Amino acid sequence: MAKKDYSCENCLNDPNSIFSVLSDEEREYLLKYHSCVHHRKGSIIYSEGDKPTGLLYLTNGKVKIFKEGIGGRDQIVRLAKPLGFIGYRALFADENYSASAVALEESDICNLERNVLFSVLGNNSALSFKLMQSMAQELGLSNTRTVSLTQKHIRGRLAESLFFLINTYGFDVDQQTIKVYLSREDIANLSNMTTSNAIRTLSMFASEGVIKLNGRKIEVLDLAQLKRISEMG
Amino acid sequence: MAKKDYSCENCLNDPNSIFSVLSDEEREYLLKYHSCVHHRKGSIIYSEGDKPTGLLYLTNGKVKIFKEGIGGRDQIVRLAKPLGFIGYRALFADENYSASAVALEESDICNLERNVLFSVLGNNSALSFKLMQSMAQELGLSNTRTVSLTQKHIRGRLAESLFFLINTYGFDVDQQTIKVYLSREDIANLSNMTTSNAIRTLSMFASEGVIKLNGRKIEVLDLAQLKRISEMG
DNA sequence: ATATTTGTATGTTTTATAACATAATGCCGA
DNA sequence: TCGGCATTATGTTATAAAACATACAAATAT
Repeated sequence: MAKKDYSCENCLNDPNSIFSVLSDEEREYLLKYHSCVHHRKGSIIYSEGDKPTGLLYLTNGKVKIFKEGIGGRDQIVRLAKPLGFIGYRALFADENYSASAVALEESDICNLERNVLFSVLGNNSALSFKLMQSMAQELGLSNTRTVSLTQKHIRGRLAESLFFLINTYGFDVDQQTIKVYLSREDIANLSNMTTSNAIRTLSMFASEGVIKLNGRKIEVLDLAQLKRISEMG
Repeated sequence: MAKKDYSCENCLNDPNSIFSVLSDEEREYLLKYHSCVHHRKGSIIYSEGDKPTGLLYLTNGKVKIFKEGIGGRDQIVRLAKPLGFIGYRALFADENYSASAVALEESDICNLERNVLFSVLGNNSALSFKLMQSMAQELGLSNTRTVSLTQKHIRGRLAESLFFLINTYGFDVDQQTIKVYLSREDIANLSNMTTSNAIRTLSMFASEGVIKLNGRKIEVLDLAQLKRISEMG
């Protein structure tokens, strides 16, 4: 699955990343003890129960993080995009992974070694604070999602999931094609419904003119109406 | 609702609390800028949308944190017990409160001022790390809960909620009476079901000999069976 | 080129649970 | 102590969504 390790030079240098709060020395130190792996589409990055060895940093590609539920029914809890972390929750909680991560497309992932990272965190409270902040935001999303997934009806849940995809990955240049290509099953696992119902409800949205389907490609034709469906429950 | 402010001397001194990692100076500093409030049963501590002014620390009592859902149907996202924090998520995410907090019984709550706390956090990376750790654990719980609440059937959800209460508040000296007295509505709001169904399903458990009901008092007679029900879905 | 698997699509049946209706009970203030 | 209101209780009905069944298309392997 994963190609051989390699060390990339630039992964911590992006000015938009959380690592901008590092001193040059700290960045050097982290870089020295990191390794990168390429994952192809469908490749398992880690599985529920595995022990984290470091902080994973997605530099390229898309990744789904999901928990296995009753009767093997998965629930996608998060979708990662480049310059985002993966597997940080388990690392900081000092637990084994409580979810699995799989590449949705070709992805590059850097591993920052646990002890090295922790020693930097011990000296750099700004980095700790930044991480805490993003975890707090994530927790907010998770709680909101719990309420939506349990209380909204199927159309509302699907509409909300489409917004989730838009917010995470955005649109193509045409400003209406959602920039991620998920299987109907993944869409179902994101929206807490069966694959059948995801397919059926997507078809309904299409026949209502809210979206246009073309294989896995989803074009949003009426964003305002989609919002209305999402909010109606 | 809330009685007049007062300053307590001991709230940061407990050796079991997260504040054990503070230096004496830091503790002094935090104490100087804190105030405590007494809340009586049912009193609102904060509401969804309010702006946090500091970190709230529950020294005495029990508090429910809940989000308002579709059609005013609440979902309890967390239950706090003494020496636990309240409202930290919004504070650290730099957002307004995304949930409301209400005292379930007479409670004492200390408010550590935002700026004072943040300046301590800036110097004490151990405290940042501890907070990050508890937030990571909380996020894990939240994700697990999402899957249970969406995928388990009504009996499984209720059984899991009873375990949640046991894990949070424990048993009385008799080792079987759950040490918290919630209304049927609160139990329903914890378990993602209607009040009717909470009542009905509790009755079923009682008639099966798994629990014994006496008003709001719940005695667990067969913990193993309750676990089985929770895990069966 | 053909077989096999995987994903997509849609119709039908079944079931869990919400919604509704109506009592009974307990609690609090007048 | 009484009346009123909230909580608890339980039976009935309605309905949303899962489960099931089947078909077809597309991708992949043989």
